[in-house]
Amino acid sequence: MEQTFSISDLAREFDITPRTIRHYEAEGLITPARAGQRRIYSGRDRVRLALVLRGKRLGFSLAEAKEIIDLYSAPQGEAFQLRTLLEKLDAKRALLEDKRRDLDAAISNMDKYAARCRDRLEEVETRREAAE
Amino acid sequence: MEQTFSISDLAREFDITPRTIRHYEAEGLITPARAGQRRIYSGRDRVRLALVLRGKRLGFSLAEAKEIIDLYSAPQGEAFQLRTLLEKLDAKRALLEDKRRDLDAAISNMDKYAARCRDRLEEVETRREAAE
DNA sequence: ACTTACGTTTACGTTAACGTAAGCTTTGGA
DNA sequence: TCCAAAGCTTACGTTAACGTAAACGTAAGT
Repeated sequence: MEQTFSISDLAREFDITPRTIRHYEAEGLITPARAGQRRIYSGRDRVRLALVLRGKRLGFSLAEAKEIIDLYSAPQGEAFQLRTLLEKLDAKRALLEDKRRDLDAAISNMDKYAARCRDRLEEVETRREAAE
Repeated sequence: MEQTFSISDLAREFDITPRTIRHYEAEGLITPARAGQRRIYSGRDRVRLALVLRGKRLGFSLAEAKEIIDLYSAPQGEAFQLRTLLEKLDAKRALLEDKRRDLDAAISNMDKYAARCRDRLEEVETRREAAE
């Protein structure tokens, strides 16, 4: 048997509220099994949740995150399906690379600025020592 | 003289509305000069706007973006100021690196999946050819 | 002088992503 | 058996980030 999780199990693990998880379900991002009324989350549900949260951290809306994540559960029967899936993956990959360009620029930008600050600091320090 | 821009100049360039730019000003992200009532944007204002938009693309809120961007216009007079500035820069840099980890994971994840899809496709193709 | 385009402020509207509360059921312990 | 903890649905509230509209000023071209 595979491991299952309650809604509060996942809420605790990912530091979110049960309400948030239910909201993701209402938006079609996760579809847990049910035992009567209760939601039962599988390992795959848990993975999807993790993907949603990562998508959010990267600035995607829930709708965008869904578009991406759904590709991972797309049918792969025929060659045609596989081809269109690969095309969609390529498009999403391009979006991610755009973000990486932005991110790398932001980081190297900040690094250069920090380097200038360190230079200035050293300069100020040396002046202070010279004045003693 | 340095070049200046009207609000619609910048709106056109960055493909946003004047309303959005005014909103950023209301939130303290940009503070253009005025010619009477009219807003006059300097090159530095334009850079700040670009930084705001990049921050948004990376999933930061306007408040978070402001925190980061404001570091670039922080005073650098005394050694103490420079030290605390460098500490703050380091903290923000850590946030950016977290995002990069997420992003790299997302991309390599997708790449591996796409590779598996290509394998399956090739397999399906070969089967089809064999059936002819 | 007149219109057209752009600018301004003020203020209410909208959407996404949940928060919060009410009212009810279910379930694992003491 | 009883009760607290957890879960459920339904529904209204909230916040961020703008959109939209009204009502007005101004500057440039005809």
